[in-house]
Amino acid sequence: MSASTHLADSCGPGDVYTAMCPCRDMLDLLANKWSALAIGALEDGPQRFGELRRQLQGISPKVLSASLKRLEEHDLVTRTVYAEVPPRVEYALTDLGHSAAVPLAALRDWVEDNVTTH
Amino acid sequence: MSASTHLADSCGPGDVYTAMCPCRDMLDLLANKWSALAIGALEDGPQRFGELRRQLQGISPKVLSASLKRLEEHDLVTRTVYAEVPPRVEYALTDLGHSAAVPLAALRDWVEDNVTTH
DNA sequence: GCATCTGGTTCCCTAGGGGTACTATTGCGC
DNA sequence: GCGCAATAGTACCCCTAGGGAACCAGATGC
Repeated sequence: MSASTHLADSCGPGDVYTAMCPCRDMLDLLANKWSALAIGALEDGPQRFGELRRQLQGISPKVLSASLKRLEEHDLVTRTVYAEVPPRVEYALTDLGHSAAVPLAALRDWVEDNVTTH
Repeated sequence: MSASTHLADSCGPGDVYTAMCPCRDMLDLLANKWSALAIGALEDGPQRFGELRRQLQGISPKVLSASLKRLEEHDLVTRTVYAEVPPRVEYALTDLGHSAAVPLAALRDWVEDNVTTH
């Protein structure tokens, strides 16, 4: 159990339009191409690093690694290392991540519906 | 079916997970902190540059200008210049912008609900 | 003549994105 | 025993996007 729930006393009722509100950080994290894609890819279940890399076409390993690390720091995904050879690392959504996946899926769906067949 | 064969062949019916699909650009545009905030600010009606700048706390005029320009290029907002003094420029959502505002509002709401900790 | 109000642009600097090469580990084929 | 393949990254580089501050134009009020 990680106890990380004492951060937002500074801005009161959570307003993304307030610069210093910590929810700005969360918006900046989620309102991001790779985050939106990675969280969507993990909706179907845990995925390994290489699987994510193949699924998120065009992402470089460095950027994928950094993105996952940031998502992990915000308790949206978990990283599980299995002591095997070759190494196996699984990334999975937390409950928070699963709930964030809902609006992100809506956003991806909107994009796919409104860009096709121009 | 008709004329978009070479485009549709590469990514099918719009798939954000395909690197070369044009919807990647749209996702990159919308999955962005300032775009999400700007479109949300325009949901209530047209806004002037200065009004947006005050509402989107912390944005610099340069970045706001660039963001609005990019939204305009993708037909999400319109820019109307009134020949007055002092100058008045109004930004408003297009129909496409209004429909994109729905999933973005869901995302902002999720962030505000899940970071507040109150 | 000078400040004011508005909607930007220009310059500069930094942080992060992005690409490529490279590493560690160890089982497997040869 | 030797080297290669597979996995999950990291180290190093370049380059753009983001952010801050200063500045500009054009009319109007003082």
